[in-house]
Parts: sequence; C-alpha cells; structure tokens
Amino acid sequence: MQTLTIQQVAQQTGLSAHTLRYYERNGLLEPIDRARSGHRCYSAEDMARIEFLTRLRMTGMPIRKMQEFAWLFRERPEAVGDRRAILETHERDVQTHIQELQRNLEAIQWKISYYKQLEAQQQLDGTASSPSSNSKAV
Amino acid sequence: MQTLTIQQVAQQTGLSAHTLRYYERNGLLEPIDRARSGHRCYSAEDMARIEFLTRLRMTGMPIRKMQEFAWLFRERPEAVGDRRAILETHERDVQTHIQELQRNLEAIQWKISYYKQLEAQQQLDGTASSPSSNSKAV
DNA sequence: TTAGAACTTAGAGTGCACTCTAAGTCAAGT
DNA sequence: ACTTGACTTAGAGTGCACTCTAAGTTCTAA
Repeated sequence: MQTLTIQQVAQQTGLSAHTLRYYERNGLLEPIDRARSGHRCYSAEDMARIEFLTRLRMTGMPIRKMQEFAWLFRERPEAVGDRRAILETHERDVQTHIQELQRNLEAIQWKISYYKQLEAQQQLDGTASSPSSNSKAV
Repeated sequence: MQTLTIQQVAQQTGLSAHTLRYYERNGLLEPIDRARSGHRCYSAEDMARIEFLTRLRMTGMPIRKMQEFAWLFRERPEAVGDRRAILETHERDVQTHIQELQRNLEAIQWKISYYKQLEAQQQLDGTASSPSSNSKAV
C-alpha cells in the first residue's frame, strides 16, 4: 500500500501543502499517518476524502460546515443520515446559487449585445460622419 | 425627477448604506448628487448602475475589475468595445464557474444517493439484526 | 559526511470585501 | 428650543480562508 508525501498531494489536488496542514489542524481531515520521521503519509483514502472536501469547498461550503461534516464522519460514522442532511442542504444552496448566477449572466449577456448594437451605430456614425445617434452609452 | 436617500437605496438593492458609500469612495460609482445638506440623492440612473454592478459582484467580479469597468465608463464613455471586452471575459469566467459548480454538484448528489443506499442497508441490518454489511461508510 | 531540500510546529501576516466607530452636521417633529 | 434620528467623514476593525515565517529536524544525493 503506497502513500504520498504532502508535496505530491499538493500537486495532485491543487491545494498547497500549507492548506493541507491547515485543513488537518482544523479537523477537516483526520490526523494523517506519519512516517518514523514525522512526515505525513497520505493514503488513497485520504486522497479521496480530500477530493470530496475540495468539491464541498469549491461549491462554497464554509470551513465551519465542513468541520461539522468531518466531525460527524469521525465521531458518529453510523449517523449517515446526519451527514446526508448536511449534503442535501448544501445541494439546495448550490442549486440556488447556480440559478442566481445564470440570471445574472443573462443580464450581462444582454448588456454585451446592447454594446454590440452601440458599436455598430458608432461605425455608421463614423463612416457617414453624421452625428445622428448621441444616446448615452449606458 | 425624484431621488432616493441612501437608506431607500439600501433597502431596494439589498446593499448596506456602508457598502454604498464604500463603492462610491472606491470609484465603483461616480460621485452621487448631493442635497444642500450634503446628503446623497440617488437618481433612477444611479439605481440602474448599482443594480448592474451588483450583478457583476454576485457573479464574482473582483472590486478591482469593477473599478476598471467604472473608470472606462466615466473617463472613456465612447470606448464601448473596451467595456464589452471586460464583460465578455467575465461572461466566460462565469460560464466556466457554473460548469465547475455543476460537476461538483453531481459528485455531491452521487454521494447523497450512496448515503441513501447505506441507510437502507442499515434499516435492513437493524430489522434482521444481522451484521451482514459492515462496509465503511465513506 | 555534508550540503541542501523537504519536512515539522506554533503562530503571525495577508488580501478581500465589507462593516463599524467616533465625532460631528442637519432636518423634522413637539 | 430641543430632542431624535438620519446623514456626513476618515479611518479602524472584522471574518474568512488561506499563506507565510521562523526555528528547528530529517532525508537524499554527491
């Protein structure tokens, strides 16, 4: 069973070694196995956990909530329903957030098209040298 | 032509009065008209601008970029293409971000179903009081 | 065997986007 | 006239999630 050094994990996960230690210190990761030297040895399981935590993080779960999730995982592993509840709440949060992003994206796209129209008009004005459209460019 | 006080704007936009002043101080908003008393009087145009800025902010545009956009708006209003370029870059960023969220959401949903299976199994184990499934609940 | 890289820790520092405080001015109601 | 409350400013403080530093230990390659 082979293990990885903190740098190798950092490379593969995109987190910094600093961040990996920070996560462990704050209970997001259970204590990682150590070599005789005291250096951390990450197992494949550790990697899978880090990967999932990273997904929670990238979808905006605060560290506090991740601590809660990790605590349940360690202290009450049989309470699967509690862990599921956290994930389901987060699922709804993420869905809401995506919808919000999409609504705002549409408004931004609308403005991009508006700017395109404005630019076409600028072109015409320039070519014909007629100050026909002097609407404010909002 | 009627104007709004900072509190009214705060209410309507969901930003705090503090944040509205902060935005103005940092050049995200051009200087708002003042009453004789020095109090800010927000126009309908100001409101539209704040609304759009809020959309940029909610989709994750950093304050720095919003400053750049606002600067172009004030100092080079004819450079519509430059403003469009900023929005188009941001559009791509937001699309990428949404895709990332969706990928991560799927992984979370996958784990939720996995937990459901696990819970069903726990039920069975409990009812039949047979320790058949002792797989680790990951 | 020894230089240099990688690791360890506790704790301080950073960057972002607010968020609040203190001290003061102004306007409306009683 | 006076109280209440909203407004003003400059600047300090907050919370989050890292990110780095300093001082020391250990591994690896020449």
